[in-house]
Amino acid sequence: MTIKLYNSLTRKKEVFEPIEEGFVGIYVCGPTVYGHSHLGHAKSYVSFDAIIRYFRYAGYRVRYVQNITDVGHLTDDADEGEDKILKQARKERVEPMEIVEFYTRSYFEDMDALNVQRPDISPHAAAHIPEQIQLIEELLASGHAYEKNGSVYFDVSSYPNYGQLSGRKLEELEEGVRINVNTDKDDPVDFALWKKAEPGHIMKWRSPWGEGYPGWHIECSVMSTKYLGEPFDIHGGGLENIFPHHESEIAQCDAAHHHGFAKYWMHNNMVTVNGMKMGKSLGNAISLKQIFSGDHPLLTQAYDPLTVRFFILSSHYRSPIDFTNDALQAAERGLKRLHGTVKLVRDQLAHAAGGDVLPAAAELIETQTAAFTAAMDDDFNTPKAIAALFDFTKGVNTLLNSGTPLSKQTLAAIDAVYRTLGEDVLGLVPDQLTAEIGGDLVDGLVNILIHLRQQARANKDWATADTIRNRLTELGIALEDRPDGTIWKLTR
RNA sequence: GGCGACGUAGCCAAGUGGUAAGGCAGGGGUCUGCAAAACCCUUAUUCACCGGUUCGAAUCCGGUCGUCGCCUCCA
Repeated sequence: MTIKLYNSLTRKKEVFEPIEEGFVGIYVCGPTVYGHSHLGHAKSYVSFDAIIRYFRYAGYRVRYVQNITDVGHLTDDADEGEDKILKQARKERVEPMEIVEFYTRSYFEDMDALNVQRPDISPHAAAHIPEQIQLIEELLASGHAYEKNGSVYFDVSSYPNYGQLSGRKLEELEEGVRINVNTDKDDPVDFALWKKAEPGHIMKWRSPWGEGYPGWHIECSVMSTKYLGEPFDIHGGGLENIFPHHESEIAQCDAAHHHGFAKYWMHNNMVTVNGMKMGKSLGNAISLKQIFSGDHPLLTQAYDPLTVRFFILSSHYRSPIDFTNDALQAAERGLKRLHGTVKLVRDQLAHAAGGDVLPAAAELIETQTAAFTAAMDDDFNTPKAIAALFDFTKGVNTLLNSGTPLSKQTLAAIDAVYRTLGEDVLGLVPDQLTAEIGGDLVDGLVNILIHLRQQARANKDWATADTIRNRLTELGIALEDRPDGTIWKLTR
């Protein structure tokens, strides 16, 4: 199969050709861990998770590197900017590394809930200071950087390709730059590689230029190439980081080594909430913990992490996505229908009789698997892939309702589709579809009630039968009378 | 101001030259003691608007209006 992807660098959809046969090296800009993750993080990391899962499904060996930014990311590009970690540490009155640890754990907790597979390597910027210093030294030696008063800056004018990714021209940048009080820079468009630590700045390291700390862009240049080589296959991240962050990452590596940097650049689009840009200052930023608990003024209810994941994947990664309660509730119902069918298949699988795979089922599997992979091959079109999964599900339901029980082999073949496409690729169909509460005990108790209700129904005692069903419904247990017997499922 | 993306049914969302996927919601039906679930049928002569190219355009080109993003911290 041939995978095509949209390369931000060339602004075209291109056939993916790995640098090394059968291997994909991908780096995605990770979070700066100074606060709980929000919907924007979810959009980005769920999108790339599906992309990486699909590469693996397609047979590639993938190395996925995603950094943890724990130093150097300033609240402001100008020199008066504060380090985000440091600022939060002061606010919470703890050590900066406690902030890093706490929010890193929070981040992975949220990503785990969203069924996002962990990166293969999660390098911390602060753990790669020597490598960053080394690259800065190389840039100084090759004339692409200069030192001023203990800080080192990248000389943008020395790298004519600056602007290749963002499509910006240096002259335009000059005009756009605001009045900058920093007089250390030769040119306002130059950016910091290393910053001198002012008195009282506690996150600092020794360097050839005195005590200081690295600039924000340098960490990604260093950590991506350290673990993936130079050049490497794919660099991903959010659209808003194209400039200056990604542009500068390229400049730093390419200026120093002339090997190029990432072959393909992939950028996910942004999140809005009720049609408006989501931002902390706008008061509409929703954290993942809030959306999972429903504890936010803009939310009318809590949403299951898988609902959030499904919602994100139901639009394309390069499209913006607008979070509204209506849209999330529609997603919730849709996913529920998908899960309902999978559960039915698995329930029947448990006590089905043997037999060949039904030809109609085999054909359905083949058709929809082909539609699914064609969609994913085309720049990871998850909405279209999900549509194939729903077409498949409709067909499965028809088979389940046909009146003749499906063989174990048929059901297993159907379930395999849900396990591979539904779970391995999209991460939407977990092994356990409903929370196990009480286990055998609850199962036994509910079955007693189902049995009593069956007796009442046999006696046409509808009042008793309906009372049992209604009271179970109140408890969150739904009964469904199917031709082959009554089944129950949890509704919450 | 510069750069870029987008505008498809009540809502969400695919489709980028060949006559509108899928999901949610709505309507009708089948099944059921009644439900629920599921299935079947149905819901845009039309893709913001105006021109143009073409045998043919939601899809290409030009313009208008609108929304959003980046240019400054943000995934």
